[in-house]
Amino acid sequence: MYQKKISMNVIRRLPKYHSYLIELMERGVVKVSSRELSEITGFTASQIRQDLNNFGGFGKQGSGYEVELLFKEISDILGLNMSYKTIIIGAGNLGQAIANYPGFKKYALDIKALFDVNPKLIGMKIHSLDVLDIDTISDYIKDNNIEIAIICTPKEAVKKVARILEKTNIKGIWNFAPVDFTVNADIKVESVNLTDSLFVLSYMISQEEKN
Amino acid sequence: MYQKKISMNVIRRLPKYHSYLIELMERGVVKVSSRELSEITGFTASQIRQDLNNFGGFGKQGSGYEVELLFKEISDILGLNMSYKTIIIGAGNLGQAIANYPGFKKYALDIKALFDVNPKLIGMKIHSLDVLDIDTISDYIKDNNIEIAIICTPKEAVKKVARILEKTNIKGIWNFAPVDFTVNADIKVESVNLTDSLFVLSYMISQEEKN
DNA sequence: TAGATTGTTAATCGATTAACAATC
DNA sequence: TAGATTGTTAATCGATTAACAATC
Repeated sequence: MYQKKISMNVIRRLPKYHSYLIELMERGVVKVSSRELSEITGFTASQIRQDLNNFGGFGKQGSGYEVELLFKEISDILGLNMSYKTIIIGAGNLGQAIANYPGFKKYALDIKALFDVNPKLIGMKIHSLDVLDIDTISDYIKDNNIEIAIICTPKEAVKKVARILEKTNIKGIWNFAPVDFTVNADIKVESVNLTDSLFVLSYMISQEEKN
Repeated sequence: MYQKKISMNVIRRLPKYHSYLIELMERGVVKVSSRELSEITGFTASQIRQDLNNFGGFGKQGSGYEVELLFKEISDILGLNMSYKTIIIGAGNLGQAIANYPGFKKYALDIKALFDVNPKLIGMKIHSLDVLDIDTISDYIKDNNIEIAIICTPKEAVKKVARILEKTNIKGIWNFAPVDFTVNADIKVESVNLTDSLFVLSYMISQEEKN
């Protein structure tokens, strides 16, 4: 079946709906209209209806959307019912922070181990997770059917890591290093570039000061 | 003077230009055309010229852009010549990782202290930075002319923190907690929502699997 | 000067918003 | 049934791309 191409703008709003629907459920709200969702999310009611109708008609004319149903549908669309076997590459401060981040376990991520080049870190445990030698990573991925790799290395190491990951059957890379890279198209890459984000904040502040 | 409103899409591409220009400088490249920049960045040459001309005519017809000059202009636009006195709120794993993150010192961020509620953390040092009691934060911000606050607390604490920050003269908030909030408009907010980002990766992977 | 490439206007494309028929 | 709100088509708006005159 032909699936209409859905834009990244739409996809990036889905987690927002997910989050606000949790809030509504916690408040015991059972039904919600696109107009009410608009007030909560800041998106227009029209946009919300358009977004949701990319995936199906989840509402009922006259009464709106059933909160719990809509939440489940969006969770499904986002694949949050799945669990992906995951490794973290780079066991420094950031890698450790991601390993311990609350909530990831609940959604999608099943973190199995960390990898590093530093002999001082290799062999350590980070909250019950082993830090393993980066040189063993290819075999580890194959033997343990790892599906997601999280890159928390310095940027100098990224190209080498990308080269290694490309040869595995990994499905996705979550990249925290402030550098772009390419891998073959069937590996999905999502980057969180802290430096870029900081620069945008810096821009906004310095603009404000010019007034 | 009236400054034409520049869209966030343009702003979020500026750090990419910044980063690729560093790469060119490291390779000793002196001049670059929009066509060459297009090959490197993946943006179209037309878009690159449009983007840059929002801020001024930095190129020369016939020969292109002088790499070092363009780099300096973009650094200026992003406010990277400034240094902002900064605190980190929340001294857990993520707060500590941000405090130690390489490269922030070089650009814009002058981190002065961390704050936490946890008595076990208060009084500690994180890489020569004091962890202070969250209850002293308003006075600290005022006394030290703090300009940026980085939120690394659990999401439950965010609304309270936002309420406090709103009453200060802070200029910007860099928010790492996975929750949205509003403050008055002259405080700029940039959020890095790790959960949202993970969900997008999860979406992309689960879509791929449906083929 | 001829060739190249910018700066900028015009055309196209895509995303958002508005409108309204369908229907609960 | 009357009122409300969705699902969806049409209109608008904004962003990207194309085209080309200006100019180095």
